[in-house]
Amino acid sequence: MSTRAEQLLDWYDRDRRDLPWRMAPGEKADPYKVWMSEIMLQQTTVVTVKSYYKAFLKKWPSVQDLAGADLDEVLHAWQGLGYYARARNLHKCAQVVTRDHNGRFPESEKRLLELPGIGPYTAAAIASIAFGLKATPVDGNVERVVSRLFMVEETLPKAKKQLAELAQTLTPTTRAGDFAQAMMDLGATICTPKKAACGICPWMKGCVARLEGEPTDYPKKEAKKPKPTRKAYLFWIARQDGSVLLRKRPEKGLLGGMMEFPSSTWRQEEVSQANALREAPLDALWKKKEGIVKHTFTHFHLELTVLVGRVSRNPPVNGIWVKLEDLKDHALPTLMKKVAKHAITH
DNA sequence: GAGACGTGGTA
DNA sequence: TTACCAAGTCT
Repeated sequence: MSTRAEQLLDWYDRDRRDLPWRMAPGEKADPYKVWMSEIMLQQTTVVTVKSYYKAFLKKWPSVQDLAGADLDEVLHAWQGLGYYARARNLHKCAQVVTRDHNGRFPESEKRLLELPGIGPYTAAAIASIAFGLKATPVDGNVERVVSRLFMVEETLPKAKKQLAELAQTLTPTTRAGDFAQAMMDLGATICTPKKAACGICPWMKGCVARLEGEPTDYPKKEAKKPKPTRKAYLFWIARQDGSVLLRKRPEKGLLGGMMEFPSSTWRQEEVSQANALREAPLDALWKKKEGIVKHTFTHFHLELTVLVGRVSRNPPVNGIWVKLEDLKDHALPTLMKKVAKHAITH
């Protein structure tokens, strides 16, 4: 009779997924690569991360290379991945590791936790995957697998502590890194949120939710609050030479450090065009663009009405003028790409 | 501790 | 179309 850990590791060795950041069996892990992949994978799917991971490793092969880059360059490479604080912290962390740790990531969960952008999950992931230490990273996958395996009735997020403790009891002394990745792979491919593939699960026999309940009913969660909708007018300002006005957002907060087209304040209340125009960066003859741009963030919906303004010369204004074909050279979040597409479509 | 913080895929 | 969901962290 093998332990649960052994059953899962057998499955992992047999069905191991080939991922860009995953080393071959026996191959020594590169902490820089493990760290890079774990930061990118926070709240983000494997499919989305793959191309970004390869691009970052090619552009910045070592932590020193990344530390020497400009933040704008890093944000530009990160554009589209979302949660831009991750990119800002990635850059900061590379500089701390380079300057304060001689270019090497500290080899303990506790000290990894002190680095920017590294929380409990990522510290445990790097400790176990990169350094072979016994640690138990607990992400959404692990919470789901464990909640079903033990049929935990407590709701998330209250159940977090209990689920983490249960996950720890499963973690083997050896191959903790492989075990962690196996748990996450199990959650990503078999023990999925909807329509779990229990028939091919290596843990089907001991799963309490499968024996006594409905696995996909777990983990139990608190009801979510509805998202409010915010609205604003966006100013698409085109100069005679065909360039448009772009400006940088504040370094912190939503889309921090990314570029944007100017807009009125995003408000939950209804805004008139006349009031919005008082926030325009300059005076122009405005023409409302047909239709609206919709975008949803984590905590609110956004609806933008685009006002096209044409200016002739080079008015004094805060921001930079960028030709349409050069927009790709700037760190534009997906929302602003949507806006650009909408604005230039007839 | 609860809310801020992106985006794309899926049902 | 809307809502949910994904390898979380920071304040």
